[in-house]
Amino acid sequence: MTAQDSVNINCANCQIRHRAVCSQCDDAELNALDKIKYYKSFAAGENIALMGDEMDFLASVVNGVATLSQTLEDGRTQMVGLLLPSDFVGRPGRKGVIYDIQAKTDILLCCFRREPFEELMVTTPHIVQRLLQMTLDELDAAREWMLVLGRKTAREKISSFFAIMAQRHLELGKLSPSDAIEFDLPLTREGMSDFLGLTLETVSRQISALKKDGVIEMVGKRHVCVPNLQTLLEEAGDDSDGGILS
Amino acid sequence: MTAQDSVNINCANCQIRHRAVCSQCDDAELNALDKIKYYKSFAAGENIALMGDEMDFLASVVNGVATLSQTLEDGRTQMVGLLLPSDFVGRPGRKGVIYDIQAKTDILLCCFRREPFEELMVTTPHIVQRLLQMTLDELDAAREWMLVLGRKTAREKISSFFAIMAQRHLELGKLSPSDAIEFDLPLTREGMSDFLGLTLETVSRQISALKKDGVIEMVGKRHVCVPNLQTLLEEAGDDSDGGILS
DNA sequence: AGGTTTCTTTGACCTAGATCAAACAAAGTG
DNA sequence: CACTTTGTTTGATCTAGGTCAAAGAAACCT
Repeated sequence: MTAQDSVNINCANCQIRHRAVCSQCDDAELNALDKIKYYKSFAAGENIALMGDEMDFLASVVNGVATLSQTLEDGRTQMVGLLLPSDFVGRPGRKGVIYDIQAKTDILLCCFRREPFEELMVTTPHIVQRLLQMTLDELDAAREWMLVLGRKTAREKISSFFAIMAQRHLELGKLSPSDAIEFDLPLTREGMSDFLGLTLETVSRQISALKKDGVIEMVGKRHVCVPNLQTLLEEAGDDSDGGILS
Repeated sequence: MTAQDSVNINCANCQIRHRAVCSQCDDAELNALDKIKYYKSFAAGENIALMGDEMDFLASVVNGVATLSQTLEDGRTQMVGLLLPSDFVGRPGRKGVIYDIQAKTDILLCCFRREPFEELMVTTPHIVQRLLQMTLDELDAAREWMLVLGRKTAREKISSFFAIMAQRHLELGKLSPSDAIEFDLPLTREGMSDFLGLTLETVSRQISALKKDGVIEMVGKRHVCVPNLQTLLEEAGDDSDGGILS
C-alpha cells in the first residue's frame, strides 16, 4: 500500500487509530474530528513546511517518516525530531513554523484544519489529554536524545539510533525481543549524521565498524539486521533496562 | 527573602501566579488547588528525587533553581532540564522518576498531592490546557538545546547558555534590551559542563576567552555582566532574531 | 589563624572525530 | 548505453576539545 492508495482509509480501519491524537476519542468525538480532516501526501524529499512558514493545519502521520530540523547560518544542521506513524505534526496555538519539516519517505498525513481543531481542543478534553501525554513522551524522547548528543561517543550514537529504530519496529510488529530484528533505515548517512551531531563520514565508518564486529548486518545500504538486541543496547550504553522510552 | 521565609505566601501574592500551571485558573479552580497543595523547600545541593524514586507530588518551582540530569554507568552525566521559577516538576500519570532532580540553589516548591491533582486534571480543563502549553514550550527549549549540543562549538555553547540566562533575566526584570544585563550563574563550572556536554576545564577556558574578548565581564566567579546582548547572541550563533524562545 | 574542602584556572599533551580528498556504486536521464 | 547525479566508503591529515596535572582562591570549619 502506498501513501497515495491510503487516501481511501477511514477512522475505523486506520492503522494509527489507537496511538494517535484521536486514540482516546469516543465515536461522537471521532465524528467531529472526521468533519475537519483531510488526507495529504508528500513525496520523499519534499518539504512539508519550512521555518517561518505559516501552517494552517495540524496533522497525524499515518505512514512514512518525516523529520524536524534546525539550521545555523553557516549550514550546520541538527535534526531535532523524527516523526513516525501516529506522531503529531505542528503546534496548536502557533501558526508559525520554527523548524524545517521534511518528508524523508513518501508520507501520508491525516490533516486537521487548524481553526476548528483548536476549537475542539477547548471543548473536547480527550484530545487535549492525549496531546499532553504525547507531548510529554516527546519531551522524554528529546531529553534522552540530549544525553546521546551531549555525552555519547560516535559508536554509541550510531548504536543508539539503530536501537531506537529496532525498538520502534518491535513495538509495531509481532516479533519477540529475542528474535533477530530487521528494518530499513529511513535516513541516508547524511540524515543520520544530522540526527546524531556527526559528519556523514563518521557515520559511515562507525557503521562499517559495527558490521565488522558483528553487532549488525547490512543488506544493501539501507536494510539493517540486528541479530541480538541486547548486544546492540550494550553498545549504545543503554544496557540493562533499555533506556529510550517510547 | 529566603526560601524558608516564603512559606507564608499565598496564591494572591504569589510571584509565579501568572506563569505557572495555575495561571489560567479562576478563583474556584485556584481554591481547589489550594486544598491539595503544600510548600516544601530544599537546600542547595539537596536531591529532590533520584532516578527510580517514586514521587507522590507534582510541583511548581516558586523560587530557586533545580536541574534534571541523566547519568551513564561510567559516570558521564548530561543535564536535560533547568527548572526555574514557574516551571513544573514531575510527570502527571507516572510516579516513577526517570531523571535525577537536584536543587542547585535553595529552592521552594509549591507541591500538589499527586492523586487529587491528577483528578483535577480530568475535571479542570484550564489546568490541562496550561500544562500542555508549558510542555510544548519545554519541548521547544529541549529542541533548541539539541542544536546547541549537537552542532555548536564550545565557545558558542557557553555563549548560548549565558544568552539564555540573560534573556530569562530580562523577561522577569524591567530592563530594556539595550541596557547591560547582570545576573548570577546558578551553576558551578562543572554544572555548566554537564549542561553543555563539555568538560569543566573547557568551560573555564571559554569563559576566560569571552572575558578577554570583552563579550562578558565577571565579578567574582558567579556574577556575570553582559554589556551588549546583541554581541553575545552573535557569539552564540543565534544572531538576528534571538533564537531561544521562552 | 591554620587546615580542610570545594571550586576554579591554567598549562602540557593527546585523541576522537572533523576535514579534505578520491574512488566507487547505484539510480535516473536523454 | 554513456552520462550525470546522488549517495557511500575509505584513506590521510588536522584540530577542537578532552585528559592529566598542579597551583590558586574562596569558603568553612574548629
